[in-house]
Amino acid sequence: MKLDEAKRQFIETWGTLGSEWGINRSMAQVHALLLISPEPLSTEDIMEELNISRGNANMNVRDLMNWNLVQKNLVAGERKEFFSAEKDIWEIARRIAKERKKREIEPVLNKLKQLQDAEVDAKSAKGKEFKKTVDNIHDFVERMDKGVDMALRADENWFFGTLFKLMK
Amino acid sequence: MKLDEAKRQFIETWGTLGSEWGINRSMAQVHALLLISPEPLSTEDIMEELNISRGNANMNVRDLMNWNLVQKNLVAGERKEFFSAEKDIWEIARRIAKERKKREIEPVLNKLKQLQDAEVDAKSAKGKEFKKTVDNIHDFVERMDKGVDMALRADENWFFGTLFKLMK
DNA sequence: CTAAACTTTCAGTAATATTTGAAAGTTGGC
DNA sequence: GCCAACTTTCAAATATTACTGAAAGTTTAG
Repeated sequence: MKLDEAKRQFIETWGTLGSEWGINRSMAQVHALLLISPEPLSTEDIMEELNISRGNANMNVRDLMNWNLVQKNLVAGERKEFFSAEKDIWEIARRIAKERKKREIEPVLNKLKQLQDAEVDAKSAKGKEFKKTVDNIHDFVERMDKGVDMALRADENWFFGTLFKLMK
Repeated sequence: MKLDEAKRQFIETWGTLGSEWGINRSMAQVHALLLISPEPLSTEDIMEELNISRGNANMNVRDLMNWNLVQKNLVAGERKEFFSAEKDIWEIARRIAKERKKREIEPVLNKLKQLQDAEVDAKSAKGKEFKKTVDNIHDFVERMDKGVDMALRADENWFFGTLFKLMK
């Protein structure tokens, strides 16, 4: 297989995976492209490789930087900006987990806490079931949240590192 | 807070979370509604509570059954079908993990394996970086896949149960 | 067998999300 | 200060996804 064809397939695969997980396709594709590029790429390069517009390329690179997955590299003697991706997949996973926790899990956790505390009349069967469900889900989400915290704390990496190796 | 208002907020929260994770909003909302309902609901009930059309309700209930999160309940003396959701949140998580693994992770894993095996010319810097990236990601995704397998195997639940309790 | 009660399908419509491209904004060198 | 090189923004266009409602299909009781 030609490298170009393999690249195309990789970018496509990563894009599909992204969109199945709520990340927009182009963003995942830009990410994929930067992942396999040995040196930083300019907006221009990205536009060409993925056949997307300047605006789109710019926006997605920007988003990736907000996710802390991509950084700006200034190349000596060049006026334009170049971008490169974090390459360590474990680090990538940690950063994504961190962001999604903050953006998505924490708000849900707060909402659930609120619903738990809201004195809802729990005499009826409906009230009881509601309370029980919210309690259980709250408990579960809280544990997941704590679990992610644990996984993110550097000093506990030995633990997850070991667990991770177990999975081979 | 009134129960109805709390319900509304819960359904909305669950719907938002769903859409952030690639599950469509209505499906997550139907699921939320069934989760907090002490007894099975008919299509009619779902339509009313969520203000959605018959077709939509039917389709989403159907999808939830494909995900193995909802089941049909036949009520004696009633002609119509009633639906109820699995209530154990740990079980819900397991079923979702199982499905997503099958539908989303496995195809990616296969594709990565394919790209790894495809003899791509790895002499250039580009070829080397490509190979390295694909190898790393393949390894990572494979471990995650194995990890999910482990978590799903009943006889290893004691392990994850313990881990889970640690997260309190 | 028939009709009512119910479920499923699906073409058309509506809502949402993404992308474009050109104009506006910014920056750095001279 | 001014211009060229570059980046950012955003309204409009396009593409994607979800929803509706009515018609077609199915089931069951009588």
